[in-house]
Amino acid sequence: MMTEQIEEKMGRYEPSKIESRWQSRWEQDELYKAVIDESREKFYFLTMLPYTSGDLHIGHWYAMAPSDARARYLRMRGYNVMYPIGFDAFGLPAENAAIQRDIHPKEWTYANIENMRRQLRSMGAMWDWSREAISADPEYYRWTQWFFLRMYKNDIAYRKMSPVDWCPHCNTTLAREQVIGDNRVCERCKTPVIKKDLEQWFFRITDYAEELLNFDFIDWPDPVKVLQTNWIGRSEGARVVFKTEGGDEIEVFTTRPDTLWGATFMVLAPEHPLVEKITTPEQEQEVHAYTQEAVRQTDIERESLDKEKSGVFTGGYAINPVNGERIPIWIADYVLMTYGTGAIMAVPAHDQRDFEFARKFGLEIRPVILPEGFDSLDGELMEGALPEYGEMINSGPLTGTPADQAFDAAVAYLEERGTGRAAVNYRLHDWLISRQRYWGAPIPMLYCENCGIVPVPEDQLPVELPEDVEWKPTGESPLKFHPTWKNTTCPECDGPAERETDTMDTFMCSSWYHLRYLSPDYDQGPFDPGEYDYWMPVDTYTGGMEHATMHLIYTRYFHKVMRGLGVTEGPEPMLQLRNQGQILGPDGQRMSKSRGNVVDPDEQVANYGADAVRAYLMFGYRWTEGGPWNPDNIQGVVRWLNRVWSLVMETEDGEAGASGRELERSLQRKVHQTIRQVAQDLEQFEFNTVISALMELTNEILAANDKGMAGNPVFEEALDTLLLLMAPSTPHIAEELWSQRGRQYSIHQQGWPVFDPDLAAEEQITLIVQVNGKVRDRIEVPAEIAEDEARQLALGSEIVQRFMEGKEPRDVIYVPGRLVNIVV
RNA sequence: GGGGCGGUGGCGGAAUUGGCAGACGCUGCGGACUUAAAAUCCGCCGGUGGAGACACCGUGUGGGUUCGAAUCCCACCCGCCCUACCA
Repeated sequence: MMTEQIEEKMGRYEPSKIESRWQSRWEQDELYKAVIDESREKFYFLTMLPYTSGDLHIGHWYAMAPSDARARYLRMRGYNVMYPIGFDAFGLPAENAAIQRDIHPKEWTYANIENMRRQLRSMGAMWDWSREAISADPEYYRWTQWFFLRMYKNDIAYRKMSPVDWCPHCNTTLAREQVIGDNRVCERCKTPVIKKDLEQWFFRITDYAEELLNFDFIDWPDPVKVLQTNWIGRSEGARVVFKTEGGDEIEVFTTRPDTLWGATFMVLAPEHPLVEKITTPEQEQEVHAYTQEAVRQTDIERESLDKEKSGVFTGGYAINPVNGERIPIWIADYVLMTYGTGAIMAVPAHDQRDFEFARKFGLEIRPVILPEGFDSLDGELMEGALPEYGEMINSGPLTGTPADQAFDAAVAYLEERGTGRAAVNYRLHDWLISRQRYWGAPIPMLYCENCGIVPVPEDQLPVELPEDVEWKPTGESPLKFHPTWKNTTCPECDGPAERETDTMDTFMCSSWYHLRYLSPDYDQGPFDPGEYDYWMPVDTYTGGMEHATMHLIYTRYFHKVMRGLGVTEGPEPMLQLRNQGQILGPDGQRMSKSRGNVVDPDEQVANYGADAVRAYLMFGYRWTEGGPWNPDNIQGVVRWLNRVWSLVMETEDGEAGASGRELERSLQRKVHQTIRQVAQDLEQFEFNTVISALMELTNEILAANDKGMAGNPVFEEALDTLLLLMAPSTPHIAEELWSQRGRQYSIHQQGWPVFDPDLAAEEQITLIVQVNGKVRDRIEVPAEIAEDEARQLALGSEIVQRFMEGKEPRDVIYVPGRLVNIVV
């Protein structure tokens, strides 16, 4: 080490030489190991764990490196920071990749992990690797299964037959959010999705819909809150029961109970269970054909966005409960089985979709609401629906009810008669967690001929995945075809039983990884309660916005469920969330292997060093926005780091440098202004200005060096401070230069430089002088100048006099420390 | 149709949140060093007019509030990303 350092003393900045050396040293010294310390304030800094898809691209770095800088800053600020890392290792891509390459998913996944660890280490982040957790480890998914059992025993997990979206290519069910686009294709392989009925496991997430809409306890970005709110999709209205002539009940949900008297027909979704029963023999053929067509349409491709309404009369009739009218029942694909009850009352006068449908099929359009500005309405003449509220008309006993009372009056009317009630409907569905796949945590349930559905006893967990399995796609869960695995004995009756062969949605695994980090080796429970009490909740969580409606809802839900079961505590798992934007390829397109525009961090590190890559990712973008990778712009930070390097290495200290009050004050001022700014910007996730402030300070120190200040204590302190301020962002070069300056190891165990507002204060300021709001002059004045004096100086300015054109000032606005505006 | 994000020099972006628009960089141009190049260093770099001092214009467009607007309000235009008949 010594000789190496001497060699480098005169050498150039070569990141590859110093970075790996310091990384090993830090690891060897367990510098970043987070240990409970009651005497210090804790900070749990979490960044979304990577999925084990092969290797990291620069986007991972973009999420993680600035987060690391902030975590390091907080640590220097005195917080006991935990910054853990792990891997989301189960899931479909692993299995698909394994199928393509004929390699076992486990082997593939763990090889990827090995590679990703190496890549992550090259970043020089302060991860506490001793807390690493991998969701595919039996010791991890043992507890995923344990959580499932808790949910099952508390009636939160339940099984039901359910039409699910099914990808014929991937041979699996898809969550609603994995079906994308107008033509309803699989998010992964773009194959059109079809419907299939299967017995599936669900979690009752809708029970928590209301609580999930409450964001009072968390500091999360508004767009995420909006996305979650829309995803949950709460709407208030009423459920109303219509009876068919055959006596069957058809329940509908409506947000407009006040329009009930205008319901002139009903529409069922083609898949509605009553369709068959209602349909008359004469209509059977037509209805059947339409139903087939509707299924085929979701199957193949949906027509244009504004496609014409289509539908078929079933031949059946229902009775409108408010006025006893007999109204026809139709089926149409604009009514969705997946929303509300799968049936609607159609009020064509006040709903545009119903209007279009009625016009096309010649059904009655009867206005029952008179919005403001209308004297009367004639259904025959209307050109479109009128969705506004208004005075109720043609509505029996409620006719004349004003707009603001219509909703409540209608609900009260329904409730009095027992034909309906106020109701809240959510777009959110219960969470379907069954996956007909191999590479996931097995659902720990058994099916016994005698005892029925039986949970695996907790002491038999984990239900381990067998490795000798044929994981190729067959259309069913591969575990079904394992010769022995699924056969077991029932823990209740000792008779033969079969294991559940579906595995869990990986979002289940990632809903609690932040808890496993607390104590990845703990075997008495999912986590060590002592660790939980100290570290939880997560103080800052960083990651991509794309998880707003999936992971980020699931993990909140999971926490709330477990709180209900006494496992976790507090209202929310993650207090502060911040989302970074996306790094695009150099061509401005989303990075993808097929486009060939993926930026490989290994290559960038090899070319420029980890510090330069980190600094560039911080400097080049607004963190929340992201943008295209620019191979030229990174040169700017490379040059900066080189300047810092030579500044430290080529400046001899110990000599008496140039001194002088002005020189010293001016450098000190910049130093303290930079301390303030870097701290503030790191706190606020404004990473680009962190680096620009550091560059400015470097420029200032360089200028001071040119003036011969090296050796002056103020200069030396400035250099030390620069390194300390750089330490969070560019940890390797900061450590190396710190050590070259003979300072005490490690820079990452130093405190954050103390900011002194007096030293940061300007003594001279430039007072802007405006005439009628336009800048006309600038006057150098002492910072603490009195208002009167400032006004005098401004009015006395020759230039100002000229622009005042001899007029008397009507008003003079004075902003201390800023400007004087003379209004004439 | 609904929702989100954004629009500032040739480019990435700053602007103490209503107070000098363009910090810090990249690119480009000019110069120094070099036999030459790279690297490095110095200078210039929003537009128009002017030899110049300087003046005028300028933050997507139009209006408004204000002593003062990139920033606040209203209307509109454009781009990107979600979402999609949500009863």
